[in-house]
Amino acid sequence: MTRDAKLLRRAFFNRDPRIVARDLLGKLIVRREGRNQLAGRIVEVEAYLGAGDLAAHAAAGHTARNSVLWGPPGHAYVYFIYGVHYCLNISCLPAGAAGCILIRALEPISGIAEMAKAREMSDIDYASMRDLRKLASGPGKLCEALGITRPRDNGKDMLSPKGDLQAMNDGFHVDDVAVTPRIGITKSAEMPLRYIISNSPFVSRR
DNA sequence: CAACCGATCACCT
DNA sequence: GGTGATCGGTTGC
Repeated sequence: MTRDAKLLRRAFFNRDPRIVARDLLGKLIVRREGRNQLAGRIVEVEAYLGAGDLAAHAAAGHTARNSVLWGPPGHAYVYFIYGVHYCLNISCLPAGAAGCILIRALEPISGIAEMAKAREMSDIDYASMRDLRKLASGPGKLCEALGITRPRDNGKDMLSPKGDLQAMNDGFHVDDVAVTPRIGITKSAEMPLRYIISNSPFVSRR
């Protein structure tokens, strides 16, 4: 299913987070677990603009927690939220600038049984859109589905050929994109920086 | 060392 | 579409 996919290039992430966010729709997040390959197509993201964006973790300045954001582009920034969930971001912009993209929802593509197990969903109906939607239609859910945690994955280069967490392009074309305000934030909440594939049933909400 | 609080989720109506 | 549960990391004393 994802055998023809290619790793995204460094230059892809070395751009304004708003441009990267839009271009990331339709790309793949791939997790390799031994002989298993789990993959999901990105259907929803949010752009975080760096130190000047009050909703961004980077607004706190350079700290131990958010250190990855100031590093080179294309790296995983994974943080823990609400004492329960992890969220996956990919760093943008050159080293020294702290933009990132929050991956908010995936359409499950391969490794669906493994994802269901990781989400502790038993007797999943593979023909049920309702069940498939539950796998990765939110930032916390997709991390659980792909086994993404801060101790394991924070700081990983997602563009490394041997990596176990990668951002890839399989040539899928996205035509209809909708832009809305970001979800769950209080500061700078009005800016339209959430990007979704308009007709995807796998987004967190419409 | 204690208090605070959040880039969410699941379940309810 | 509203709301309560939840708890480790971060921050400030």
